[in-house]
Amino acid sequence: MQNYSAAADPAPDPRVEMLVNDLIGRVADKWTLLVLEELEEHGTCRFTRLAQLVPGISQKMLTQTLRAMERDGLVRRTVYPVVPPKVEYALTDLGHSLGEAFCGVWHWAEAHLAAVEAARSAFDAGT
Amino acid sequence: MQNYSAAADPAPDPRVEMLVNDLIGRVADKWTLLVLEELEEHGTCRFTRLAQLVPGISQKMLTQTLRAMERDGLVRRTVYPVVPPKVEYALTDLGHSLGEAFCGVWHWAEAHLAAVEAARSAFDAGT
DNA sequence: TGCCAATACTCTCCAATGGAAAGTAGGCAC
DNA sequence: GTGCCTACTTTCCATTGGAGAGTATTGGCA
Repeated sequence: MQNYSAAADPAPDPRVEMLVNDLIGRVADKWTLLVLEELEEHGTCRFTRLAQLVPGISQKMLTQTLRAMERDGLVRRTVYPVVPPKVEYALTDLGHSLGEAFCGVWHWAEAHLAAVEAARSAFDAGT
Repeated sequence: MQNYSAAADPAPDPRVEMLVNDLIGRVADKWTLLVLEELEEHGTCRFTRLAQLVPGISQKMLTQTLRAMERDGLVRRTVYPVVPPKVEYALTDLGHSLGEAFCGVWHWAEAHLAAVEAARSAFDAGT
């Protein structure tokens, strides 16, 4: 386990490490994760549907998050030149692969929900 | 909300889904992830060492992140009543399990770094 | 003719968050 | 006493995020 860190990694390239940290910092965003989840679950979606699907997101953040994800190659944005406007968002292969990588985190959240809540109660009571 | 009837959905309970989303929202934080990584990699650390290890974190955010992680049962905080003060942070079993869950994400970041950068260049050039 | 509905943003205002740096506590060598 | 060490804590200010109104487009309706 943990072969991302490494006893067997004598000369970790600092540039790569920095870039990976940077990428993590951008991808590990609440809204990115939630949008990714909904797109995984529901497939291709339009803007307003996503806004309804992601709990509590504002239009501004949805636009911003989708733009960033598009720029990073995670989602594909398809505009239909009709009136009223129609824009569809879908995960790219890269987006799907990230969704699969995050799969473990969702499972963890489901599995350890009770443990986290217990820890919180204990902490709040103890201090 | 929607009819979650047809799909072979593993978690049709809306309460659980909401709690999981909430938990994801809290755990999917840039600093939490970075601190988790360093703690996984270096094991037990003191405050200032962690501050040096995590690139770009401020003391305030480090304190805040560590407190939140402690509350969620991810790290264990050990205070030695000596002078000058000495406080050690270590991952709990729960923290380790989360680290393993995020392992896939780090692998993804390493593996798809080039793809993301290519997508970014293409996006920036195309617009 | 002129107004409205529908959609995907975009803008504005304001509150909350995050970073930089200085301050705090409290024994101990001097 | 004075300064030092460490782990915070506080203060100030720039940036971010949320709520809600505004914008652009054009077919349909009165």
